[in-house]
Amino acid sequence: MADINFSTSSPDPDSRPGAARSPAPGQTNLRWDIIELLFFAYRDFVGDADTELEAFGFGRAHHRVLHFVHRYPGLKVADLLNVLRITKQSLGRVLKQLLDEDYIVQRTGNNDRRQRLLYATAKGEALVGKLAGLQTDRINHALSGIAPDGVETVRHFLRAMIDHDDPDKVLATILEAGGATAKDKA
Amino acid sequence: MADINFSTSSPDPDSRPGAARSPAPGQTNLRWDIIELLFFAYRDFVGDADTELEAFGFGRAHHRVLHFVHRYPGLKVADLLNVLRITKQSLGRVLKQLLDEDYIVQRTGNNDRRQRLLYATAKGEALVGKLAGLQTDRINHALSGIAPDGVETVRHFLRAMIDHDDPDKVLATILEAGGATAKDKA
DNA sequence: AAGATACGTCAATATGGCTGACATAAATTT
DNA sequence: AAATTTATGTCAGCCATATTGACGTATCTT
Repeated sequence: MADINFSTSSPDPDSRPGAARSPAPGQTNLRWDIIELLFFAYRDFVGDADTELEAFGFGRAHHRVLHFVHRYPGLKVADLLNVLRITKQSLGRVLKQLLDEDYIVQRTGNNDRRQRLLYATAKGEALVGKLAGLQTDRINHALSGIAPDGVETVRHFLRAMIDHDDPDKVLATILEAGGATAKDKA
Repeated sequence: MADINFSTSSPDPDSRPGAARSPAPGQTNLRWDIIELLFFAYRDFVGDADTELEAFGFGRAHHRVLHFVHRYPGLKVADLLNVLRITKQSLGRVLKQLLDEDYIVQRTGNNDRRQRLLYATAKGEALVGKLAGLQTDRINHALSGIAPDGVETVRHFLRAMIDHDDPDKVLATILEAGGATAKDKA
């Protein structure tokens, strides 16, 4: 391996490994900029909620569960597992806490009594609403100065970033169906 | 199969806490749709790399380190800590692996010999390029059908989602400076 | 009655984060 | 020259969140 001898301020291009791009086969133009922007944007986006959650003794996992239960009232445990892509065991602990502390309630399904349908309580709604408020502030800030059709472009982009081919994804299917959510339809 | 059968069991509206929205104080319109799209988009976006990384025995943390070292050759450890917002100890473990397995090399700074400047090796470049290729494919797919100025809108949105107020963020500053990266400038 | 499904739980383990404390070398300040 | 600060590394231990595998129970389906 070549030694990379150059000063801090003026790197020697010859021995700088970064000088020669090694793109994936068939790739010439990699989207470094957008890859990086996505990282930073998401980091700061979830950072808003993370900070707030600490005061409640909750983590990001709790937020995700509460969010989707709020958005899709009556969600089954199995649905939640599909959406969050975690295991039953991981979900179990988080969900138990949310149930114990009255952020979420379970109701036995009427059609299928094996099911435990999940609903956010008023307490849960308040928390998830507060968190969504923080994130909405950031989104609104980011969208200010973007025309309405530009906002639609952003939505289109984000929607197209999501896997469509995966039949497991219950919620993605709903999202694609015109952007209406279960809650919107209700 | 799994279904979002929120209406299947026809929950009792009276006992359904989700019936009443409880938006954060002062907020009327929360951006539920974009919040959710960001979650799914990012989940699938990083999923591409995560799958590939498993074959190398690496995790997401390794990818992030390798990515930024590749993008900003000669990055200091302290810079990396700021960017990734993790502690020295957490970074240490991951970085050590990448050094031991020759994905990254360290060089003592010429100006300040305390510094360990980081560079990706050819091996590291190859891996990070491969991962970026996967993510670029997804991004290109998502951007297909979006006009050039629409792509600029997406970039603008993502950039505006990032915290600007934080002076610690070495790289964010660079990103804001017209979108040129350290690597682009070199 | 038999089998599949939805859910819960136990046990063990890995990863990636954290804090606090301490060590060393090198730069900077006094 | 001595003292202090800075950049980095490391040790020890803790926590949150994820994993797989196995098993139990209630309930629906065939």
